[in-house]
Amino acid sequence: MTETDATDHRILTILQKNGRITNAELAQRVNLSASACHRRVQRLEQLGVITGYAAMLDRRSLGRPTTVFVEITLSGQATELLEGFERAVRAIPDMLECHLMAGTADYLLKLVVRDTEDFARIHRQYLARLPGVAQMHSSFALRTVAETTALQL
Amino acid sequence: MTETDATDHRILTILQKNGRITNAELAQRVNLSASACHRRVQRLEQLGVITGYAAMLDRRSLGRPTTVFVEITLSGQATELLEGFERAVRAIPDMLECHLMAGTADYLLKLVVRDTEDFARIHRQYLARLPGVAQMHSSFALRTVAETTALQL
DNA sequence: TTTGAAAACGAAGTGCG
DNA sequence: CGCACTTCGTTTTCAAA
Repeated sequence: MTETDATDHRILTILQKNGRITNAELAQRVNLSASACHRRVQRLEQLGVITGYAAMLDRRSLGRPTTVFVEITLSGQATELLEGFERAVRAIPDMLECHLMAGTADYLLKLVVRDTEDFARIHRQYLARLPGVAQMHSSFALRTVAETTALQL
Repeated sequence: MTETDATDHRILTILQKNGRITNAELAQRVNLSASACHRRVQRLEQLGVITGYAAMLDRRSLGRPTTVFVEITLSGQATELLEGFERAVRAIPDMLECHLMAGTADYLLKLVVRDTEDFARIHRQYLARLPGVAQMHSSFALRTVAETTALQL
Protein backbone atom coordinates (compact mmCIF):
# COMPACT_ATOMS: atom_id res chain seq x y z
CA MET A 1 0.00 0.00 0.00
CA THR A 2 2.67 2.51 1.00
CA GLU A 3 4.97 0.88 -1.49
CA THR A 4 4.01 3.26 -4.32
CA ASP A 5 3.96 7.04 -4.04
CA ALA A 6 2.44 9.83 -6.11
CA THR A 7 5.43 9.94 -8.48
CA ASP A 8 5.11 6.20 -9.09
CA HIS A 9 1.47 6.80 -9.94
CA ARG A 10 2.38 9.48 -12.46
CA ILE A 11 4.87 7.09 -14.04
CA LEU A 12 2.29 4.30 -14.18
CA THR A 13 -0.36 6.56 -15.67
CA ILE A 14 2.00 7.52 -18.48
CA LEU A 15 3.21 3.96 -19.07
CA GLN A 16 -0.36 2.66 -19.30
CA LYS A 17 -0.99 4.98 -22.23
CA ASN A 18 2.45 4.76 -23.78
CA GLY A 19 4.33 1.63 -22.83
CA ARG A 20 7.13 2.38 -25.25
CA ILE A 21 7.98 5.90 -24.18
CA THR A 22 11.71 6.32 -23.79
CA ASN A 23 13.07 6.54 -20.28
CA ALA A 24 14.53 9.93 -21.15
CA GLU A 25 11.15 11.41 -22.06
CA LEU A 26 9.38 9.73 -19.17
CA ALA A 27 11.94 11.23 -16.80
CA GLN A 28 11.29 14.70 -18.20
CA ARG A 29 7.53 14.36 -17.86
CA VAL A 30 7.72 13.39 -14.19
CA ASN A 31 10.56 15.79 -13.34
CA LEU A 32 13.18 13.22 -12.50
CA SER A 33 16.67 12.58 -13.76
CA ALA A 34 16.93 9.72 -16.23
CA SER A 35 18.66 7.46 -13.74
CA ALA A 36 16.23 8.12 -10.89
CA CYS A 37 13.30 7.48 -13.22
CA HIS A 38 14.91 4.34 -14.55
CA ARG A 39 15.40 3.01 -11.03
CA ARG A 40 11.75 3.63 -10.19
CA VAL A 41 10.50 1.79 -13.27
CA GLN A 42 12.79 -1.15 -12.53
CA ARG A 43 11.52 -1.25 -8.98
CA LEU A 44 7.89 -1.26 -10.14
CA GLU A 45 8.68 -4.12 -12.50
CA GLN A 46 10.45 -6.06 -9.79
CA LEU A 47 7.63 -5.53 -7.28
CA GLY A 48 5.21 -6.95 -9.83
CA VAL A 49 3.23 -3.71 -10.05
CA ILE A 50 4.12 -3.57 -13.73
CA THR A 51 3.45 -7.11 -14.95
CA GLY A 52 4.57 -6.56 -18.51
CA TYR A 53 4.16 -4.59 -21.70
CA ALA A 54 1.81 -5.36 -24.56
CA ALA A 55 1.06 -4.13 -28.04
CA MET A 56 -2.60 -3.17 -28.31
CA LEU A 57 -4.20 -4.41 -31.50
CA ASP A 58 -7.22 -3.25 -33.47
CA ARG A 59 -9.74 -6.08 -33.43
CA ARG A 60 -11.57 -4.78 -36.44
CA SER A 61 -8.45 -4.86 -38.61
CA LEU A 62 -7.82 -8.39 -37.53
CA GLY A 63 -11.31 -9.64 -38.25
CA ARG A 64 -12.61 -9.97 -34.68
CA PRO A 65 -15.09 -7.11 -34.43
CA THR A 66 -17.72 -8.91 -32.38
CA THR A 67 -17.73 -9.18 -28.59
CA VAL A 68 -19.90 -11.85 -26.98
CA PHE A 69 -20.62 -12.39 -23.29
CA VAL A 70 -21.66 -15.85 -22.17
CA GLU A 71 -23.26 -16.54 -18.79
CA ILE A 72 -23.01 -20.07 -17.55
CA THR A 73 -24.57 -21.79 -14.55
CA LEU A 74 -23.04 -25.06 -13.44
CA SER A 75 -25.02 -28.02 -12.18
CA GLY A 76 -23.30 -27.89 -8.77
CA GLN A 77 -20.56 -26.27 -6.69
CA ALA A 78 -18.23 -29.21 -6.07
CA THR A 79 -14.56 -28.22 -6.38
CA GLU A 80 -14.00 -30.99 -8.90
CA LEU A 81 -16.80 -29.70 -11.08
CA LEU A 82 -15.42 -26.16 -11.07
CA GLU A 83 -11.90 -27.36 -11.81
CA GLY A 84 -12.99 -29.48 -14.74
CA PHE A 85 -15.03 -26.64 -16.11
CA GLU A 86 -12.23 -24.11 -15.77
CA ARG A 87 -9.73 -26.40 -17.40
CA ALA A 88 -12.01 -26.79 -20.41
CA VAL A 89 -12.74 -23.07 -20.52
CA ARG A 90 -9.06 -22.20 -20.83
CA ALA A 91 -8.87 -24.12 -24.11
CA ILE A 92 -11.46 -21.96 -25.86
CA PRO A 93 -9.83 -19.80 -28.52
CA ASP A 94 -10.54 -16.07 -28.48
CA MET A 95 -11.83 -16.28 -24.92
CA LEU A 96 -10.52 -13.08 -23.35
CA GLU A 97 -12.03 -13.27 -19.89
CA CYS A 98 -13.62 -15.77 -17.53
CA HIS A 99 -14.89 -14.72 -14.11
CA LEU A 100 -16.46 -16.75 -11.35
CA MET A 101 -19.35 -14.59 -10.18
CA ALA A 102 -20.86 -14.23 -6.73
CA GLY A 103 -24.35 -15.56 -6.23
CA THR A 104 -25.27 -18.72 -8.03
CA ALA A 105 -21.87 -20.17 -9.01
CA ASP A 106 -22.22 -18.45 -12.36
CA TYR A 107 -19.39 -17.89 -14.75
CA LEU A 108 -19.18 -14.92 -17.07
CA LEU A 109 -17.10 -15.33 -20.22
CA LYS A 110 -16.08 -12.70 -22.74
CA LEU A 111 -15.14 -13.75 -26.26
CA VAL A 112 -14.24 -11.91 -29.44
CA VAL A 113 -15.35 -13.49 -32.70
CA ARG A 114 -15.46 -12.81 -36.44
CA ASP A 115 -19.23 -12.86 -36.80
CA THR A 116 -22.30 -14.74 -35.64
CA GLU A 117 -21.39 -17.73 -37.77
CA ASP A 118 -17.96 -17.89 -36.21
CA PHE A 119 -19.60 -17.79 -32.80
CA ALA A 120 -21.93 -20.62 -33.80
CA ARG A 121 -18.87 -22.71 -34.66
CA ILE A 122 -17.12 -21.88 -31.37
CA HIS A 123 -20.35 -22.69 -29.57
CA ARG A 124 -20.65 -26.07 -31.23
CA GLN A 125 -17.01 -26.91 -30.88
CA TYR A 126 -16.25 -25.62 -27.38
CA LEU A 127 -19.11 -24.10 -25.42
CA ALA A 128 -21.58 -26.93 -26.00
CA ARG A 129 -18.94 -29.39 -24.82
CA LEU A 130 -18.08 -27.72 -21.53
CA PRO A 131 -18.59 -30.18 -18.65
CA GLY A 132 -21.04 -29.63 -15.81
CA VAL A 133 -23.08 -26.90 -17.44
CA ALA A 134 -26.71 -26.52 -16.35
CA GLN A 135 -27.57 -23.32 -18.19
CA MET A 136 -25.94 -21.07 -20.77
CA HIS A 137 -26.96 -17.70 -22.12
CA SER A 138 -25.09 -15.69 -24.78
CA SER A 139 -25.36 -11.94 -25.42
CA PHE A 140 -23.83 -10.04 -28.32
CA ALA A 141 -22.45 -6.56 -27.96
CA LEU A 142 -23.89 -4.25 -30.61
CA ARG A 143 -21.46 -1.49 -29.93
CA THR A 144 -18.61 -0.87 -27.51
CA VAL A 145 -19.01 2.49 -25.84
CA ALA A 146 -15.81 2.35 -23.83
CA GLU A 147 -13.03 -0.19 -23.50
CA THR A 148 -9.70 0.26 -21.76
CA THR A 149 -7.37 -1.58 -19.43
CA ALA A 150 -5.93 1.57 -17.89
CA LEU A 151 -6.47 2.02 -14.18
CA GLN A 152 -7.13 5.49 -12.88
CA LEU A 153 -4.58 6.27 -10.17
CA MET B 1 -9.70 -4.98 -45.33
CA THR B 2 -6.15 -4.77 -44.17
CA GLU B 3 -3.79 -7.26 -45.65
CA THR B 4 -1.71 -9.00 -43.05
CA ASP B 5 0.12 -12.26 -43.74
CA ALA B 6 1.26 -15.13 -41.56
CA THR B 7 4.54 -13.40 -40.70
CA ASP B 8 2.66 -10.31 -39.55
CA HIS B 9 0.58 -12.57 -37.35
CA ARG B 10 3.66 -14.09 -35.79
CA ILE B 11 5.00 -10.60 -35.11
CA LEU B 12 1.71 -9.51 -33.56
CA THR B 13 1.49 -12.60 -31.39
CA ILE B 14 4.93 -11.88 -29.96
CA LEU B 15 4.27 -8.16 -29.51
CA GLN B 16 1.03 -8.84 -27.65
CA LYS B 17 2.97 -10.79 -25.05
CA ASN B 18 6.10 -8.66 -25.05
CA GLY B 19 5.52 -5.15 -26.32
CA ARG B 20 9.03 -4.09 -25.40
CA ILE B 21 11.01 -6.78 -27.16
CA THR B 22 13.88 -5.33 -29.15
CA ASN B 23 13.54 -5.26 -32.88
CA ALA B 24 16.68 -7.38 -33.20
CA GLU B 25 15.26 -10.20 -31.08
CA LEU B 26 11.85 -9.98 -32.71
CA ALA B 27 13.52 -10.29 -36.10
CA GLN B 28 15.37 -13.42 -35.00
CA ARG B 29 12.23 -15.04 -33.67
CA VAL B 30 10.35 -14.55 -36.94
CA ASN B 31 13.33 -15.30 -39.19
CA LEU B 32 13.65 -11.89 -40.75
CA SER B 33 16.49 -9.43 -41.03
CA ALA B 34 16.31 -6.58 -38.56
CA SER B 35 15.43 -4.05 -41.22
CA ALA B 36 12.71 -6.15 -42.82
CA CYS B 37 11.18 -6.78 -39.42
CA HIS B 38 11.39 -3.14 -38.50
CA ARG B 39 9.60 -2.15 -41.68
CA ARG B 40 6.79 -4.62 -40.99
CA VAL B 41 6.24 -3.33 -37.49
CA GLN B 42 6.19 0.25 -38.73
CA ARG B 43 3.68 -0.72 -41.39
CA LEU B 44 1.43 -2.41 -38.84
CA GLU B 45 1.56 0.70 -36.68
CA GLN B 46 0.79 2.95 -39.63
CA LEU B 47 -2.12 0.79 -40.78
CA GLY B 48 -3.60 1.04 -37.31
CA VAL B 49 -3.38 -2.71 -36.72
CA ILE B 50 -1.12 -1.94 -33.77
CA THR B 51 -2.94 0.87 -31.95
CA GLY B 52 -0.33 1.41 -29.28
CA TYR B 53 1.71 -0.09 -26.49
CA ALA B 54 0.73 -0.27 -22.83
CA ALA B 55 2.25 -1.29 -19.53
CA MET B 56 0.08 -3.93 -17.89
CA LEU B 57 -0.41 -3.30 -14.18
CA ASP B 58 -1.28 -5.59 -11.32
CA ARG B 59 -4.64 -4.47 -9.95
CA ARG B 60 -4.10 -6.14 -6.63
CA SER B 61 -0.87 -4.21 -5.97
CA LEU B 62 -2.69 -1.01 -6.78
CA GLY B 63 -5.63 -1.66 -4.52
CA ARG B 64 -8.27 -2.49 -7.13
CA PRO B 65 -8.73 -6.23 -6.67
CA THR B 66 -12.47 -6.34 -7.21
CA THR B 67 -14.21 -6.59 -10.58
CA VAL B 68 -17.88 -5.69 -10.80
CA PHE B 69 -20.23 -6.08 -13.75
CA VAL B 70 -23.30 -3.86 -13.89
CA GLU B 71 -26.25 -4.55 -16.17
CA ILE B 72 -28.45 -1.61 -16.95
CA THR B 73 -31.76 -1.37 -18.79
CA LEU B 74 -32.81 2.05 -20.02
CA SER B 75 -36.37 3.32 -19.94
CA GLY B 76 -36.46 3.66 -23.75
CA GLN B 77 -34.45 3.49 -26.97
CA ALA B 78 -34.52 7.11 -28.15
CA THR B 79 -31.16 8.24 -29.52
CA GLU B 80 -31.17 11.19 -27.14
CA LEU B 81 -31.63 8.90 -24.19
CA LEU B 82 -28.75 6.66 -25.20
CA GLU B 83 -26.49 9.63 -25.86
CA GLY B 84 -27.20 11.21 -22.51
CA PHE B 85 -26.61 7.92 -20.77
CA GLU B 86 -23.35 7.23 -22.56
CA ARG B 87 -22.03 10.69 -21.86
CA ALA B 88 -22.67 10.19 -18.15
CA VAL B 89 -21.18 6.69 -18.21
CA ARG B 90 -17.87 7.94 -19.57
CA ALA B 91 -17.37 10.06 -16.48
CA ILE B 92 -17.41 7.12 -14.09
CA PRO B 93 -13.95 6.49 -12.65
CA ASP B 94 -12.52 2.97 -12.84
CA MET B 95 -15.06 2.02 -15.48
CA LEU B 96 -13.07 -0.19 -17.84
CA GLU B 97 -15.74 -1.26 -20.30
CA CYS B 98 -19.21 -0.30 -21.43
CA HIS B 99 -21.03 -2.28 -24.11
CA LEU B 100 -24.43 -1.74 -25.71
CA MET B 101 -25.91 -5.22 -25.82
CA ALA B 102 -28.28 -6.75 -28.34
CA GLY B 103 -31.75 -7.59 -27.15
CA THR B 104 -33.37 -5.20 -24.77
CA ALA B 105 -31.22 -2.07 -25.12
CA ASP B 106 -29.17 -3.23 -22.18
CA TYR B 107 -25.79 -1.90 -21.26
CA LEU B 108 -23.10 -3.98 -19.64
CA LEU B 109 -20.46 -2.15 -17.61
CA LYS B 110 -17.27 -3.50 -16.11
CA LEU B 111 -15.65 -1.67 -13.20
CA VAL B 112 -12.68 -2.36 -10.94
CA VAL B 113 -12.97 -1.19 -7.36
CA ARG B 114 -11.12 -1.35 -4.03
CA ASP B 115 -13.82 -3.23 -2.10
CA THR B 116 -17.56 -3.40 -1.65
CA GLU B 117 -17.57 -0.13 0.26
CA ASP B 118 -15.75 1.59 -2.57
CA PHE B 119 -18.34 0.21 -4.95
CA ALA B 120 -21.13 1.51 -2.74
CA ARG B 121 -19.61 4.98 -2.98
CA ILE B 122 -19.26 4.77 -6.76
CA HIS B 123 -22.82 3.54 -6.94
CA ARG B 124 -24.13 6.44 -4.90
CA GLN B 125 -22.02 9.02 -6.62
CA TYR B 126 -22.25 7.87 -10.23
CA LEU B 127 -24.38 4.84 -11.01
CA ALA B 128 -27.46 5.99 -9.10
CA ARG B 129 -27.31 9.31 -10.95
CA LEU B 130 -27.17 7.94 -14.49
CA PRO B 131 -30.06 9.35 -16.55
CA GLY B 132 -32.79 7.25 -18.15
CA VAL B 133 -32.16 4.08 -16.16
CA ALA B 134 -35.10 1.71 -15.68
CA GLN B 135 -33.27 -1.20 -14.06
CA MET B 136 -29.80 -1.89 -12.73
CA HIS B 137 -28.20 -5.09 -11.47
CA SER B 138 -24.67 -5.47 -10.14
CA SER B 139 -22.63 -8.69 -9.91
CA PHE B 140 -19.29 -9.11 -8.18
CA ALA B 141 -16.59 -11.36 -9.52
CA LEU B 142 -15.34 -13.74 -6.83
CA ARG B 143 -12.37 -14.86 -8.79
CA THR B 144 -10.94 -14.19 -12.23
CA VAL B 145 -10.17 -17.45 -13.99
CA ALA B 146 -8.70 -15.90 -17.13
CA GLU B 147 -8.11 -12.35 -18.26
CA THR B 148 -6.13 -11.22 -21.27
CA THR B 149 -6.33 -8.75 -24.11
CA ALA B 150 -4.28 -10.88 -26.48
CA LEU B 151 -6.00 -12.00 -29.65
CA GLN B 152 -5.22 -15.45 -30.97
CA LEU B 153 -4.06 -15.13 -34.56
C1' DT C 1 21.93 5.94 1.08
C1' DT C 2 20.22 8.27 -2.60
C1' DT C 3 21.12 11.50 -6.50
C1' DG C 4 22.77 13.24 -10.91
C1' DA C 5 26.34 13.42 -14.53
C1' DA C 6 28.56 11.06 -17.88
C1' DA C 7 30.71 7.14 -20.22
C1' DA C 8 30.14 2.88 -22.54
C1' DC C 9 27.30 0.01 -24.73
C1' DG C 10 23.57 -1.46 -27.59
C1' DA C 11 19.62 -0.69 -30.41
C1' DA C 12 16.96 1.97 -33.81
C1' DG C 13 16.39 4.23 -37.98
C1' DT C 14 18.12 5.92 -42.49
C1' DG C 15 20.03 5.85 -46.87
C1' DC C 16 22.29 3.48 -50.32
C1' DG C 17 23.67 -0.37 -53.00
C1' DC D 1 15.68 -6.50 -49.32
C1' DG D 2 19.98 -6.29 -46.73
C1' DC D 3 24.01 -3.93 -45.13
C1' DA D 4 26.48 -0.23 -42.93
C1' DC D 5 26.46 3.95 -40.75
C1' DT D 6 24.67 7.55 -37.85
C1' DT D 7 21.91 8.88 -34.20
C1' DC D 8 19.69 8.10 -30.09
C1' DG D 9 18.51 5.73 -25.77
C1' DT D 10 19.62 2.71 -22.08
C1' DT D 11 22.31 1.14 -18.43
C1' DT D 12 26.22 1.12 -15.56
C1' DT D 13 29.55 3.42 -13.01
C1' DC D 14 31.29 6.96 -10.21
C1' DA D 15 31.46 10.92 -7.44
C1' DA D 16 29.03 14.07 -4.42
C1' DA D 17 25.39 15.60 -1.31
